[in-house]
Amino acid sequence: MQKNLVIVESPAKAKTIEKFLGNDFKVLSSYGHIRDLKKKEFSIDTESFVPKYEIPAEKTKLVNELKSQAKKADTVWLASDEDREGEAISWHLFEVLNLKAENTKRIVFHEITKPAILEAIENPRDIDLNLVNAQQARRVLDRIVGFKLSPVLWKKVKPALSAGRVQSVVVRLIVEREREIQNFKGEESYRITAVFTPQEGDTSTEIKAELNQRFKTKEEAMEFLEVCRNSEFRIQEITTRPQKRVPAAPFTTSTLQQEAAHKLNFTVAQTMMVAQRLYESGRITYMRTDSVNLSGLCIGASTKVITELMGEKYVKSRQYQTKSKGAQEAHEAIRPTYMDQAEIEGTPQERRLYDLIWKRTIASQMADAELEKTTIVISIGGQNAQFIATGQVVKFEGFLKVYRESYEEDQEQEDESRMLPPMQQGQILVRKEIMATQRFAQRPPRYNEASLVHKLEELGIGRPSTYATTISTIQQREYVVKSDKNGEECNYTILSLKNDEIEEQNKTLIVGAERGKLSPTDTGTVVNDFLLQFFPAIMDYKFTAEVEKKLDDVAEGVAEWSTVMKDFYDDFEPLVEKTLNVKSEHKVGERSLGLDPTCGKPVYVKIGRFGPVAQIGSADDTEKPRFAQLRKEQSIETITLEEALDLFKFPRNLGELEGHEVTIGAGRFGPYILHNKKYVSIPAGQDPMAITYEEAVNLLMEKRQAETKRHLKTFEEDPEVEVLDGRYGPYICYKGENYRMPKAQQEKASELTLEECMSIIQSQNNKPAKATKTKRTYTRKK
DNA sequence: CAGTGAGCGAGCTTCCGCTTGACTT
Repeated sequence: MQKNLVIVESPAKAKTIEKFLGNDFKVLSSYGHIRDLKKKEFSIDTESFVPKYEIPAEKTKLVNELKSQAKKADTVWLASDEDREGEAISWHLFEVLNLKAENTKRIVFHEITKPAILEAIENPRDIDLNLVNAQQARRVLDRIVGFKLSPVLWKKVKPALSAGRVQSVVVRLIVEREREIQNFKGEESYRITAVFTPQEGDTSTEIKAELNQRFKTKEEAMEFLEVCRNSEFRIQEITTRPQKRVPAAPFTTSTLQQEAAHKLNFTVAQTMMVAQRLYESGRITYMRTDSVNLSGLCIGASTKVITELMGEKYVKSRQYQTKSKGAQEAHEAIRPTYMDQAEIEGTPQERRLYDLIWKRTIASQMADAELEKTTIVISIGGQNAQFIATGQVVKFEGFLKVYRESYEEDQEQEDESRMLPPMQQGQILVRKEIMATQRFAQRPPRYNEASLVHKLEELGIGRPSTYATTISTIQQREYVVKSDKNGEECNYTILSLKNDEIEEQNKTLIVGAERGKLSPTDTGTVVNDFLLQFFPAIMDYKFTAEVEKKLDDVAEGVAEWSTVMKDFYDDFEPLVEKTLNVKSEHKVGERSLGLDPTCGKPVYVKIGRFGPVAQIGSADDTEKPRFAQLRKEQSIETITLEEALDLFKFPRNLGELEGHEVTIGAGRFGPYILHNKKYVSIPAGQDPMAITYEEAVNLLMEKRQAETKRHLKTFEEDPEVEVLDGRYGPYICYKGENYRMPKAQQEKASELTLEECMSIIQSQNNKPAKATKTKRTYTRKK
């Protein structure tokens, strides 16, 4: 007979807590929610908004175990997190496990330390049903939005699409940023920079300065340089003022994802996988949190470590305030469990992420950095404009000794360590060089994963546990693609005044090159515009924040959750009906391009069953319309009639080779050459319309060569067995199936005998079939 | 993991937020 059963959300937490509580306590985990709305059904009564719950199949075993353990226990302690979702988990457990109020206790703690847990045990309370109802309202609202809106898209745009309170707004952010970029007009200006020396001929000391104004045209810049030719440069003013910099708060999920992206080049999903492993091995606290709070234990330990490593003057204990909207602060900030461990064992990824977390936590408890910023104003003859030189000296590095927060991208970094030589007011400077550089205003940057998470947190959309999955969902639905973009060459002019000559140079620079940036697809854009037109309330960036406000009212007991639902539903549902009944001659997102000059039929582009297509002729015509898929780099927003008509010119016959036709086709992976049942992809840079017979044959021959090189060995006895060299090293191909070979045999793959090959095939055929691929949005690897 | 190359159709698809699991000998 077990005296006490404690149920928490996470198994790693259960393990830790069990150690603190001693033999009278058994600690189990619910692994998150144990019950949810039915997976495939709407599951909500639209009169009463009562939800229909079910225990998902994969949870039944666990629930049965919890049930039997609960039956055996004198007291059941529900210790899920202290937030809306956690409260609901406790309530579902109470209901499903048939617990009795008299021997069930609800406890909460924010940090996993022995004193915190013992204190929690001393102060149990009841389940807060208002908070539970707030969660049910949240769940029901999300289901209503998702399951009512998605079918509208299936009917109006394309099957299997989805919409939701979070994902649709995320796509909107990306679509709108893309439009900003498209509409951006880069205004040019001339930026003036100068290099001075204190004395003639002194080349060792340089003072770099920038003019406090820019010029719109080359003529104005030239005019200014002419003035400088004979001007006197005098130090008009020197000011020195102290500056302080304070360390950043400890990590939350969002800031960890951003910093790991900047400093370690991790994707958001990667960061979460590595953090999960660190958490499970007891190295760090919980990794899905919106709190910047640190336990007293951690602050104490940090102080000790900082004192030992760097000395007392580097210590400054601080507690941080959470700024982010809608934060629920059920956990601590993400920090090392043991601050005295500056390094850990583990994979390189684990060690690097841990290092980042350790440094950020330590820095957050360190002294401010003290800097001294010097500004020198340099006058130019009788001109109004002035040159400004700045220098910065670090007087006391403080927390910067350990950790420096990375800058928001595309923000120009100033040279922080730049020092200015000692100078005096009134001193005359000698000009060494003055340059006018043509600059173009920068277009706004596309989002990457990290900057998107930053924006979502700012808007209070999504939760720490969902940032990574949301990013993956919008890509799976093909609303958004992550891609690299090559920059464009940009020509610019530099005018330079050196000695007494003004020289003009033309230079080129690659601008706008991007890696891993998110941009919308045609589907994303069409769906966004459609939802924005018919459901502007849902698409409003403030929608989630307003919902949160109402949920808070429910949690505080000043509003009834079913009333909140009814108010929402009465506004929302008629819009769904209305939208479904809109009759239109044109499909959503369709764009007409004009008439095909050869047949006189209309040509248009739209989102088809398989994505963006061009179509000649309409469906109600007696003749069936013709379809052609748009190429990857084309968009229904920008494609021209000519480009669309070109798509119908495939397959294009180029001539014969060895008795077989050589044709150019357009497939789902891009344009290809087809010859005697062999396919060769046409490289991205080449125009499939312009490709000549000779070029096509060349590509075919190259592919043949690569093919023969790939075949390491074939056997006359059994032509179905081949040894091939693939992307992951040599492997065996037999009857269309591929078999990997053991490391030792890979070295001499081309010398394998048929018997050896067959035994490899045999040994792998005996192994059980590969696990079926799950449709998980992101999977973790061991 | 291992190199892909239709055709515009029957039935199915879908939300957000908690949390990780794992067929045998």
